Amino acid sequence: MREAVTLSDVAREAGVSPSTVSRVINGTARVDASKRDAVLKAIKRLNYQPNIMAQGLAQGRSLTVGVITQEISSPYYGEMLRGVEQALEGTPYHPIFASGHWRADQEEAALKVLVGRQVDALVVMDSSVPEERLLELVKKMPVVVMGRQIEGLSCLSIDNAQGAYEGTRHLIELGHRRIAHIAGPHSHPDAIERLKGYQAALQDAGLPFDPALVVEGDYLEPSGVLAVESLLARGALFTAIFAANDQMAYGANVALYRRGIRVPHDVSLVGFDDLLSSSYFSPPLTSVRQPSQEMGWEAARWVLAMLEGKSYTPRPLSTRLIVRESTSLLRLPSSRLRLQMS
Amino acid sequence: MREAVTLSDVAREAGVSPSTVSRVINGTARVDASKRDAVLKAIKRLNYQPNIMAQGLAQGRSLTVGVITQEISSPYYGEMLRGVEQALEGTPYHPIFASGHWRADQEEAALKVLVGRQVDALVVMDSSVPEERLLELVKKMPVVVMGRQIEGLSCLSIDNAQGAYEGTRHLIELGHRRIAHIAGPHSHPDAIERLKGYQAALQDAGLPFDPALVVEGDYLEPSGVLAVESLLARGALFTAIFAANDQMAYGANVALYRRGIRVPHDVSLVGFDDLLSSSYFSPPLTSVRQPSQEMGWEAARWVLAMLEGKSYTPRPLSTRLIVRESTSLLRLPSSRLRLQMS
DNA sequence: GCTCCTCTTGACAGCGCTTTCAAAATCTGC
DNA sequence: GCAGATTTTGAAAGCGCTGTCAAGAGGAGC
Repeated sequence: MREAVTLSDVAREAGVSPSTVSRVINGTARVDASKRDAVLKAIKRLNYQPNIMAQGLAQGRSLTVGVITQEISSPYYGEMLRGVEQALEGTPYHPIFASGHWRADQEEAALKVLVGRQVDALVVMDSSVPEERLLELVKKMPVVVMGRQIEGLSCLSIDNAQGAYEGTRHLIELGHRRIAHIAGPHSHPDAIERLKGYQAALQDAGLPFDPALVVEGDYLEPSGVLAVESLLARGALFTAIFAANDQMAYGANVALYRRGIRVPHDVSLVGFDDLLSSSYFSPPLTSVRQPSQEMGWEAARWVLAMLEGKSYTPRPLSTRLIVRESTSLLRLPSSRLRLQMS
Repeated sequence: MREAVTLSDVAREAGVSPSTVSRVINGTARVDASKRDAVLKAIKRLNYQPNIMAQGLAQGRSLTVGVITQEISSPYYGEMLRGVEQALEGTPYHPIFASGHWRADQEEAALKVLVGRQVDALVVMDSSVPEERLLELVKKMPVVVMGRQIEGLSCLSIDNAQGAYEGTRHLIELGHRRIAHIAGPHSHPDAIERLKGYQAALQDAGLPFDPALVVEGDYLEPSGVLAVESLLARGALFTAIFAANDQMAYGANVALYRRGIRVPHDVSLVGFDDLLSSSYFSPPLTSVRQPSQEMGWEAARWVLAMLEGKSYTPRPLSTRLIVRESTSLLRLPSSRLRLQMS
């Protein structure tokens, strides 16, 4: 089916040796102008494209950067991958993705696939892969880890606690006293950090931390719905919700909508991540922006630098509260959800 | 950095020849049980993993399926890619993605990258790549094209016109007479089909087609905002909007929200695609469902079958109108948008 | 005109794996 | 126990490319 034209074909066509063709392609050495021209013409004429696998074998590298995400279809990873893609554009490298689906065993499998495919470097996003495994990998190739901090590894992450702190404080400043939190899975470090930030904000404002106002979700929309339903079912009183990510905030919003609870009139809602679509939400969602695309970009640049043996200092990545229309001043008294003075 | 263990290492360790090792790995021929055991043990002991690039070179295949999307970070493609990923799971093949960003030149570049990387097969999603180019590619490898129908190619697509027809008819049945349409880019076949379906529904209902109610967008949220703004700016009268995809519907929704126009109270809104997030929209979006993930799955299965020389008949893929809460019976008279009797 | 240098070029040996091909080993049947 | 058929095995030739090495072609200097 494939009758590829090879480097030798080009050599024959141009009347030179294969080595010469290789040289003009890679610019590895001077080549007489006339021969160079002949080669270039032959390449064009035959529509020659180097076989990357052969190049890779010969040079011991695949020109591929492996990227482990948790879920390729998630908008959050989508943005990061876009960043990676952009950073690699114009370089000879190309990304190759594999998903861990938030499960340690699947992450390990994904890792195996990528390593088996001879990736030259690795970007690992939000993994729950054991540290030792990563430390072992880093001996073999450049690795950048996102979403957690590990001693001895190149890590790229935002300050999740700080972001959560700001999101929560924003609600407090609007007068809210009973703020519910929809947390991420406790198995993930970033979820823990966000919970901590939420608690810290409460504490700094002299507000009590009420465990009954915290529900654990799994970062997906349906869990946001469930979280609100369970809060409501057990009669929890709250005038605001801080969700550990936008997707759960979306779910929360719809659950509130179904109960006739209006956002932000009755309940204010803050998310985390600031997905592209959050500004098109109705009401547009107030959210803690995480520069996802930029993070993907930085991670990719970083591994590229490592591949070239250069050093690289990633730009500091910080969260920023984006205030939109899903939050408003506490209205007193709310007809449905009475404010419990603390 | 990488000191890989090779097949010959295994052979030496097991006391057999490289050929034998290859045979037990690929099961290409009978091997004496005792030697097989020795080899397997050696593989385990050395933690050997075959070098895919070398395998590929030797066998003339890369075990890679190239996938051209338009935008990897888009939720729509995300779902399709998830389908592709799932279909390839458990097979030796792995997907590799490249994005065309809805631009013919970038699509061509993406195609070049994938072909250069020796993909064994290609899934091309919603491309505007010229037919001839695709017909040329199909001579070299299995290709499945999604989102358009081309004679002589394996195409997988839903009936866009039919879907659009149903979405529009739903609005008509709710009493709407002046229905605006936010179209997709006219360069893309599916966008054209959707426009046609919209027109057909109007016609069948005896409603006039008013070009002033059609605005072209680019399938992204901001263009939905712009579309509504431009409709409003030129004083167009409408009580419903049919958007050619959900993302533009999101944009339309926010633009309406800003003007104080309520969905569905003042204007009903229908999207197309039924993204995962659309059911969490507020109001939950009525949309023409396109089984994106399943489409990705079918496409991948199809190319796999072709790679194995088998024939494959993809399951019929059809759209289905999902009625949610962004559409409602026409209310007369609307305070802001008076109904123009036709 | 000859030697010595520098620059350009082609031959050739891999990269790690598969796959013929033929030799070695084993098994038949008489 | 031996010829012949049948397995099982290893040697060796690639797959398409890179990179070393040494030979060939020019130039410079005397």
